[in-house]
Amino acid sequence: MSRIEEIAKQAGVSRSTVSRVINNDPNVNERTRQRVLEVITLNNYVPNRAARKLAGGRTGIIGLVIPIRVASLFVEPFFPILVQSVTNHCNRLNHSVMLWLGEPERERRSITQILSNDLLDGVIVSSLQDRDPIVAALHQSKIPFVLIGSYPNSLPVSFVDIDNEDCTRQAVNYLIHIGRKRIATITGVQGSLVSRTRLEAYRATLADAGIEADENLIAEGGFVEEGGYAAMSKLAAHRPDAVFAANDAMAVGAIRYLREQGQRVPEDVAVVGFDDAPFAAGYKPALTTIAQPIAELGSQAVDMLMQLIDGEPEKPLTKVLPSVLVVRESA
Amino acid sequence: MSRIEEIAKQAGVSRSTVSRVINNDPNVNERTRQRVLEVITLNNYVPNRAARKLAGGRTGIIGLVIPIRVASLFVEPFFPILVQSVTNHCNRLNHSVMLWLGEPERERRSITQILSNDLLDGVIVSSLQDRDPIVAALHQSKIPFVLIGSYPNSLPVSFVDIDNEDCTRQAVNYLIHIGRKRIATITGVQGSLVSRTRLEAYRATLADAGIEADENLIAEGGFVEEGGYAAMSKLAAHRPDAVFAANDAMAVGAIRYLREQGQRVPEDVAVVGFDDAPFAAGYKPALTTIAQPIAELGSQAVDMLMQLIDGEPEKPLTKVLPSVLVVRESA
DNA sequence: TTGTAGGCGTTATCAA
DNA sequence: TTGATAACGCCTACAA
Repeated sequence: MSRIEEIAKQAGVSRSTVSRVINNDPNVNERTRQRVLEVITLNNYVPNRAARKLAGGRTGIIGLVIPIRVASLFVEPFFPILVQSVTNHCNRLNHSVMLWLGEPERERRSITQILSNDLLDGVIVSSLQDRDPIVAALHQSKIPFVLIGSYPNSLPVSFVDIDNEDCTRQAVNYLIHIGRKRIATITGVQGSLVSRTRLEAYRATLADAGIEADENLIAEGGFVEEGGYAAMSKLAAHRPDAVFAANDAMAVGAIRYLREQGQRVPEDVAVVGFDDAPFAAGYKPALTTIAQPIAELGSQAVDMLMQLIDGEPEKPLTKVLPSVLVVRESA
Repeated sequence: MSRIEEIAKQAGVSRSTVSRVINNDPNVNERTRQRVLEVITLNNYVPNRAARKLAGGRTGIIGLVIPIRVASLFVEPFFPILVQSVTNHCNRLNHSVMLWLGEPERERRSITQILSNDLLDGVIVSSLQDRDPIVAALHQSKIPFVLIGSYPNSLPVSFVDIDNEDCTRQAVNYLIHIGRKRIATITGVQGSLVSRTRLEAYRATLADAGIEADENLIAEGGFVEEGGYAAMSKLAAHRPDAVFAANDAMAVGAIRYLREQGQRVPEDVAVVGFDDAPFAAGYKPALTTIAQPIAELGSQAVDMLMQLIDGEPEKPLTKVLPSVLVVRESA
């Protein structure tokens, strides 16, 4: 509403002092501080973020970028939880969140421009494709940022991630453990590290167990329900007795196909998903799934970003959440 | 990356000219413009939004505020579609969208502060509660804003809305038309205009049809599935043969309850919802529902906001979308 | 502990 | 058609 000078005048001090009070500078007489504070609340004064940023300060705003199709954003339960977690954690730290949703293709450039445009103190980016230009742009700009999910590049970037390999191993080992021999997998989208990681872990786990790989038992589902359905229809010809789907949406699609074909789940074909998504709850106990600590991913990302913002560590930070995750067996 | 002065220097002109080019000022020699443009793209220059805003210009960013519980945001299909529509339309107009999600209680204040904080050219707000402080704050600040959904206050605000009354009348008349006599309703949340409007239209329609009102046939469901279930359990005692639920989530909850009680839908109890939500598709043909032109709501809101932004009409703009909506009968 | 003054990157006003 | 120059609101040395 009003400018800093008005506050200064009313409090009988200079701009600088008001600024110091606002920014919690310790070098202010306690009395003066109280007086200024009063005037501030009295006038309902809020410093102008644009000016503050321009003058080298912080806006107290961080960006959360989720560059995926908006439609899927609201379908995959991963994102709502993440958004919620990041938002809450930021608020707790007196920061605000700007959420950027972008259609993959079109928006990439403009988002990038804005991000590097000094309005934000920092940025959290989730769900990247390989070699996403956003990362390059962010890296080039001076804005602190952290990725959720690691990035398949040599660029030194900060990130938090879950232990995808370990999680996948748990899933596949579970299937092996219950005696399945022909374990298929439905993968996510091409060009995403998370998909590759899970696929490779699937292969490795089978290999470790001395089970021979069969490329016919691998199909891509693109992380969506229909994809899971379609993938299952292809896999079916090769008679798997188990399927590891890289997320619950595809697992549900696979189950739908299997049931339509008169197969029993899990008796004939056991299905393990990934996410422990609420929308898949109705498919239990047929569906077994892996839970991720999504909320913790979010808060960890925020913490890491804050570190980057106030101290600029020359080395990027990374953190892989230990997999406290377990295969949740059906009740 | 670089500052406007560098561009100016490289192009052999002054800051002012560069600024004019950036802002499409017609008073620039065509040759000069080309030259400047070249240098700009060459340097990958993007004007600093904070500075621009500070100097009285525009950031090209508009805020989309949806002050509801994040969880419900992703459950109700209304919001994803709205977000998508607003985003797309803004992009088409070379603007960017910042999405603000806020927990109802806690966030109200801080959001308000930031909104009136000069970073945004304008704001679109959806899903307000009655007497939401956001509206007052927005109104007090000088920032242009438009509401999606009308506001139950005497404050002169701009808004776009669907014709809730007409939609509701269609729904209830449909139930009357198919011969139902004891038509119940499940309402949304207290303190929201949309809930009241639909409830009143329900009453009015019954009255117009000469059907006596029965307060026992009215129950609140809070716009959520569980609420619809609970509401239906209360209504059941009063033997309705039809239910108009103020949204599909509650309609689905109601159907779930009815089925658990061994009732047939729609034979024993006909159910009409509101939204034509994808997630409710599985309940058709039992469920009949009303479709809203949500996407159009979004683009209309954007258009209206743009009008407010460049010309400041002294009178607020309002627009009620004609109800092209129809009760979609089950296939 | 407080005040002064310069500058952050743009736009807008006014001359030229 | 173009170029100085003063804001815009704040932060941060530097001085006092």
